[in-house]
Amino acid sequence: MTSRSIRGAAKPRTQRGTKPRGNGLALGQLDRHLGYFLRRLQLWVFQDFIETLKPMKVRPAQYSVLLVVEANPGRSQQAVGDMLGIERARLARMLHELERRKWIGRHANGHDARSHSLRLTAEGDRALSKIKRLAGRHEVKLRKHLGAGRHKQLLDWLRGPP
Amino acid sequence: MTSRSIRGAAKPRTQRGTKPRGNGLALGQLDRHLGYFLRRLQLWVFQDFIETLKPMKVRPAQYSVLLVVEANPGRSQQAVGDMLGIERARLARMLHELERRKWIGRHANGHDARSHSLRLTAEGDRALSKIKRLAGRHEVKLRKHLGAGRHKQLLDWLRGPP
DNA sequence: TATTGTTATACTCTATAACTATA
DNA sequence: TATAGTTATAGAGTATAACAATA
Repeated sequence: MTSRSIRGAAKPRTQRGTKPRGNGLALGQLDRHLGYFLRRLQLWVFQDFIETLKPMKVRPAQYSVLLVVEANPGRSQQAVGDMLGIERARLARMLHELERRKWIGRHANGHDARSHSLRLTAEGDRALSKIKRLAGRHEVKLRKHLGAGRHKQLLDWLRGPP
Repeated sequence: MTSRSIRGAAKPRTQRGTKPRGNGLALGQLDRHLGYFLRRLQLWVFQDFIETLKPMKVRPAQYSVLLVVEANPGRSQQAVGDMLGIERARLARMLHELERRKWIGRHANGHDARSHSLRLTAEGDRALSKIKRLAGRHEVKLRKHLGAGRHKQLLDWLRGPP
């Protein structure tokens, strides 16, 4: 069964169907806010990601940086931060940690002495292979959690153009 | 934040002819992770919520507590926290703040002297009316951001089981 | 013993400001 | 003046542990 089976007509939803945990409590008008459900799902994703990636001790933001540096070698911290919506102050400290683990190297940029060229190290490349396998396992769990059809549709909708 | 930074750059693009700013970077395998797009949209939602609700200085978690207490008057902190997935330690401090603002009252529970019965005060009820109007404005912006069809579909899908 | 609410600590993430060294 | 990177601080959110009062 790929989709929900028992959801019937649109009824006034107090707590029907949506019963996270608090035995019998109503959501109230929270039921009308997409942001609430988005947040709950997003928390599930982060918790599962962190748990699944625990063997490599990698958090979601670090993973996103590793993938973007891999896909765009030699770019500056500013560029990577802009891409991912990470403040440059925050990224500086994150990179400090990734450099300490010898996964990422900061190199001089010939054209602008202010900026750093970011690259994965050989060790970082090997680590990222393992990390990707674990992240793939997480994605499988998420697909299972949502149902394959929903997972694909959500990915298309959130990724694609309006 | 622009809509482009949320859903933009879905396809790996080379940075031909672009300035060395963030806009030409490839997502790499991030493109396959629903969690990434979920996170970006969720951040947009929180930022817009906080901005829109600024006149009342209410944050998303506080809003969710106010709505659940309104919909379930007299319930305990434990019940409300379980419902929303908020740690009881965190909720205790949040309620301290909401009590300080005279929006929520903690009353004795006749059956169990350990637990508190939570209720909106009259003042909290009036404040919540204003807050709901602002939150509605936020939801309209979100609907516009996503497109009405997508907003509705996402709400149905995320709200339902699991 | 277990549960409710409380305080305290630690860590992550976000948002600033201020600083340096370059441009 | 402006930009790239760094350091520092403050606040929210999360995850714990320990505690008092009560069950």
